[in-house]
Parts: sequence; C-alpha cells; structure tokens
Amino acid sequence: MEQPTIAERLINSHIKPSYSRIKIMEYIVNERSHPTVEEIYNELLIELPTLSKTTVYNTLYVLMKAKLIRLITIEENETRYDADLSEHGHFKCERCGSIYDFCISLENNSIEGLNGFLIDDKNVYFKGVCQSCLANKNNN
Amino acid sequence: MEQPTIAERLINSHIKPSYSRIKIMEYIVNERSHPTVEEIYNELLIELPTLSKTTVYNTLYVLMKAKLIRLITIEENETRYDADLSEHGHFKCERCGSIYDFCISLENNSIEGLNGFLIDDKNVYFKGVCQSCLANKNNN
DNA sequence: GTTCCTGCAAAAGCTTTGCAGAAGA
DNA sequence: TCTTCTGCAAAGCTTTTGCAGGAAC
Repeated sequence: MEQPTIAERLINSHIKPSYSRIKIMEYIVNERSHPTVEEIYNELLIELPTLSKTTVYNTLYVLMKAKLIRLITIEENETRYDADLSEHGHFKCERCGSIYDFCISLENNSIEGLNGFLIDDKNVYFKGVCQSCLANKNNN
Repeated sequence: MEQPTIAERLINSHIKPSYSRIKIMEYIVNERSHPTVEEIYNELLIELPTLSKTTVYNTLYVLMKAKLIRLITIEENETRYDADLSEHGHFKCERCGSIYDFCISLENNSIEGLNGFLIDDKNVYFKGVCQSCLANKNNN
C-alpha cells in the first residue's frame, strides 16, 4: 500500500501544496520530536531563508483546521505540534526536556462522568524523569 | 475526621497564611471551575480591592511549588488551576467552554513504552461537546 | 485578472521581573 | 529591626492582525 506524499495529503485536504507548506508539514511528520513554532521556524530557515514566523503560524493554523496535525500542550508556555493522529500519550522528561510517545488506549466505557458527551479529542500528558536521565544520575 | 482549614494547609506546607493567599487558595478549592488567573483576579477584586495580578501570579507559583494546586493546560492560551489533586480527567466543552471533571484511572501497567520511567504527573484532557449543549442544540 | 500565499511591522495578550513601600514577626 | 508580602510599572515573549507585494493559475 502506497503512502500518499505530503503534497498529496495537502491536496486531499484541499490545501494548496505550496513549498513552505510542504516543508512545514514534512518537518512535523519526519521529525517526530513534536516541535514548537520556534523549532520549526529555526530549522526551516536554513532551507527557506525568507520564511517568516507568520507563515509558520498561518500554515500550522491551516493544517490544524484540516486536522492533519494536532496541538500538544504539555506545558503552558510551549505549544507543540504532532502529525501522528493515532491515540497515544506524551511523556515529557522534566530533566532533559525530551518528549516520548507511549501507547495508551482509553476506552470510553471505562470513563465515569461523561455519559452522553460527544468526545472529539483525547489528550494524555505525563511528566516525570525518563529512563535515560535516571540512568545518567547514577553515573554522575 | 476534621478537614484542615485553608490556613492550616498553607502552614503545613510552610507557606505564610496571608489574607491574600488564603483567599486565593480558598477560591480555587471552593470554586471547582478550574479558574484562570483572570477569573481569580476579577472575582477576588470585589473583596480585596487592592489585589494585584502580580500577587495572584506569585501566590499561584507558591501554591504550585508546594503542590497544593496543579496546572491544567487543556488549551494553549488559557492556564487554569485545580486544587483537586486526585487522579481525574478534564473535559472541555468546545461549545460552552465549561470544564467537567471525570473519573479515570490509568494503571501504569497498561501503558506501553514507559518502562523504567519515573512518572510524577498524569494529565488527561478531553474535548468535545457536553451533554447539556447537545440537548440545547435540539431545542434551537 | 483574480485569487490567495507570504512576510514585514505593529498590536495584543499573558506572564515575569525589578523595585519600593507596607505589613508582620 | 528584619524579613517577606504586596503591587505598580516596565519588560519580555508568544501569538495575532493589518496590510501590501508577489506568486500562481
């Protein structure tokens, strides 16, 4: 089964596949680091020297509205983006700042208090210390 | 079993129970609406006309560090606070903006991908449309 | 020619910081 | 007296908005 290209995915969502948009979407899909606006902007500036943050914001808004990406708000002061729309959780290491994905499935019937509610979006965010940082601590 | 008062809870956490701090903590505990800074400030201004937002921010920071309250970041642009530290999820209705609590328990052993990780904090945020808004829609 | 994408600059909004006066021990 | 709590004002950041030039079709 062929994976659609980034451009095809944009077209399928009725978004014109401009070079900037392809690059921004591509970056979020390939880098699985759940980048911030700042990271996307700084990284793509190398390849697109005229890129502006406005375009990054505009594009992220367009991609979000088309539900090609989604927002991650683990921390109040940093908005991140994720192109993986499957149900999974995010773990942020408070020591090194890395974000890890993990598998989790929340069955609606195991939830009390939301009977008759329409659930569009589920987010699971954990924080703590990752295995790698825990291991390093012992070596220090 | 006696519940400790707000002042006692502050003292137990080595926080001086000033009037502002008691009122702010009290507001978060009593109002179970998970208020924003803005809401806390505006509401308490009635009773404490000289209150400043700086004091609200300062106090929230102190309470957070003492783990008497916790941050809720369902949306990127609104930071909310919750004094209920028990494990529960938050549902935000995208139509009326209300936030509902719901029961959920995440067993660590049902999570794949975080073996050997230290988990400090778990957050579950859902979005959608609440029962009440769904019912109203039919009446409109 | 028309649409809409891009990017500069300015504005807006929230949060933090610096500092001085006030309150409390 | 000494500490620290409070609050004004300013600064800092991120995000949004207005608008004009430019690319694409």
